[in-house]
Amino acid sequence: MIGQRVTRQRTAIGALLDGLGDFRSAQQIHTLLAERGEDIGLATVYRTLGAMATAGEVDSLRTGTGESLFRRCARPSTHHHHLVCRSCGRTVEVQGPNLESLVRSIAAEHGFTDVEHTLEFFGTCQSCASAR
Amino acid sequence: MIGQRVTRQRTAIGALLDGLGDFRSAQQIHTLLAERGEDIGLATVYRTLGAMATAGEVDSLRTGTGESLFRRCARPSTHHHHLVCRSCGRTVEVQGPNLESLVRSIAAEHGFTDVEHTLEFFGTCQSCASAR
DNA sequence: GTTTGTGCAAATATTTTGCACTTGA
DNA sequence: TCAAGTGCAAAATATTTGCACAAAC
Repeated sequence: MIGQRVTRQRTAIGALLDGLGDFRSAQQIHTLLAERGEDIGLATVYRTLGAMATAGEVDSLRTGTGESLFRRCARPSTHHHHLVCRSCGRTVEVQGPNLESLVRSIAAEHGFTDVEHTLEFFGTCQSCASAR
Repeated sequence: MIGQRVTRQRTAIGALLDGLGDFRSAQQIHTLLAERGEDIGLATVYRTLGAMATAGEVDSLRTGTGESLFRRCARPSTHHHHLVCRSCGRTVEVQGPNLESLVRSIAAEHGFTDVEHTLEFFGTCQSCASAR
């Protein structure tokens, strides 16, 4: 769990995330909470999501426009990437040992240290493809 | 070329980019131009870089913090990724056949089609690491 | 002279932060 | 009690846009 105190706000954010499968922005989450009657400051939503992401409790990714999206992740605190369906938003968590080692060797090859990487996939999932 | 008119501003931005090998933000480019005595509005820098990126004249990528970086691209229209030094901006173009095939197989494995991917690396290069 | 480009300042959009107040343990 | 958490409003960041003016062709 994030922080040490159980508050109404954190409980509500956690519960909302549990009911959502897909990625949502902090702003959307704030709005959804308001619709449920949970009056929580936007700053608190940002702070909580940020802390959860740091703790590996939620996945976060950035859209092409620089907005952060969050969702409850299936495998907490494991480094992984996402394959997101462009049309329905369905998300598959991708995690390859080959991938990570390849990525690490590419960095090492060029003498870089403290290397972080961002990798996201956007495509069309099977059901959306056949629906066409 | 971008647009139809050759202006002092566009010429200066193009010339600056030719002299830079690495990724720079619009803000940095604006500052560098000012240092060269080129007084160009920040909005113009953004407009010009945006148009150049759309036209494929420059590469652009986003940092983890949502900032856009630009540079004159070495190999226009070749698929590749970037390993960028966080502190000096030095950039290595990364292009691995292993990488691409691995990426393709991951997508196929989950039944996704039309898959695009974004992959960028940010780290500290050798000279910046030793300078510390 | 007409159309495109530019500068400036204001607007957007997203996220972060300072600080006084509230609350959980 | 009292440190941790919250709300609000302001600040910070990065980028875009409206509009009058300037410049290219």
